Amino acid sequence: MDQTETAAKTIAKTDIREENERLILDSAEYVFAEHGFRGATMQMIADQAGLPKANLHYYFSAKETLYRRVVERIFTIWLGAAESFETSETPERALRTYIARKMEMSRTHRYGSKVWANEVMQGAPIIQDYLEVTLRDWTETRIEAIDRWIAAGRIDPINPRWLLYMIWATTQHYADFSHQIETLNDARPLSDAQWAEATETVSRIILRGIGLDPEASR
Amino acid sequence: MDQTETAAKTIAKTDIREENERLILDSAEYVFAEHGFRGATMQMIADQAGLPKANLHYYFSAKETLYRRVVERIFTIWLGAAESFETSETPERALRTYIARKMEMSRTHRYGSKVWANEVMQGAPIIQDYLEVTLRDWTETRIEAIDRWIAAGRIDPINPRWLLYMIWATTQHYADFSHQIETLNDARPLSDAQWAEATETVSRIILRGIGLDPEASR
DNA sequence: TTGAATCTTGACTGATTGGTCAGGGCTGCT
DNA sequence: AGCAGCCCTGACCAATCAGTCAAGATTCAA
Repeated sequence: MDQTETAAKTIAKTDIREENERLILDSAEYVFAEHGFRGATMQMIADQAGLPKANLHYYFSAKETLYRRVVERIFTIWLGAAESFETSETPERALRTYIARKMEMSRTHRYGSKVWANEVMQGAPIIQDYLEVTLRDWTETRIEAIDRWIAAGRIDPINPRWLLYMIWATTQHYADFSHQIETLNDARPLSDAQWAEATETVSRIILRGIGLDPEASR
Repeated sequence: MDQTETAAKTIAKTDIREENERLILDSAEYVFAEHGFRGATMQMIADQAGLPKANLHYYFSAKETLYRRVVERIFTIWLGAAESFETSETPERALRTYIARKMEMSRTHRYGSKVWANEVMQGAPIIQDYLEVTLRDWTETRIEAIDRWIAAGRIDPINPRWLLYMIWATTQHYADFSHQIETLNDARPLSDAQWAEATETVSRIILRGIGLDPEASR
């Protein structure tokens, strides 16, 4: 605790690097999302960050390095949020919480979601190993949890895989297709009330859809 | 009817153009889907089509012209398939048919779906007018139809907009994220049986989710 | 067969862009 | 003040790529 000042100084020194890297990563995430990997230029990212292009190359040796860091960061955040899917909860609460968090993430991490979608659509050239190991493990664990609910007769017997895909698809749609959604909403972003209503509707349809009572967990 | 021969001849003449344009459009759809607009090069598309690059420019003046034609073609096919959403049918049959067709399209038009997703994710720079007019009209009509079902007490009172987005998201996910789905399926494409099961599961969850009996419409 | 229209293509060009580099600046410690 | 380590950046280069062009090949009607 009394290291605070020293720590502050030390951090302040290295903070230039830390802070600039974050600034560049944020800018890159935005530009990659809006233009794709090849459509994004280092110049665009530099402009977005308010730095000269050569400075980007001081922190990130190559465009692909920068891109990889962006995608890895997104994946980490995404998995973190997914931890909420706790097997100890009731199915109602577990699913409701998971859907709500993913909807929230679609709202707050729109650009990250788009970069991820882009990467996967193009065959995951950069993060294939994450799909094969981390995502697969996560998925298998959740499938087992859902299968236990089915075995216990708590939800309808459906293949958990298609249920998970449905949740991913629906929630991420609000980030990836935000432009289309806003166009169909008189060119305006969804309001707080609309986000709440959409989240509630998605939860309700899915809960009822697998034989749960949506009212029991509101 | 007796113009057949003459017509065949006439067509055969112009068929070189017709056929090459289709070949190029197909190749372009594939390459644009796998690499995005900027990531795709005219050379890649030419190689895919088995033609020299200069020949592409004989049929399509610019890369953007070619891209626009690809996106327009996809949109047309997509709307065509969507016609099945007939207001005269029962909600069960209308939704079941619509979901089944969209799932089928995700299987047969994977690349087209990806190009569309890419275009919308990047803010629809090319086909914004289609979103504002054609897609909006289509959506409004379907929302009215669903609202009538609600008013008649045939389905639960939910906002039809979120229901439509859910159907779009879920079905298109199988095309756009096919790589992820195949990775999680031991690196193999979904089998006929898996496609059928996924389609049935999606339909069932959505139908039950809005208060319909899935068994009534199988 | 002829000739006009359509189709084909290798070679070229100008513009864009990722990445380099050398030299200059800043910060904080002694 | 002096210096060492990090940070910054304008100018440049090589590679890539969309698009052009002029000359040749093919097709088909008369």
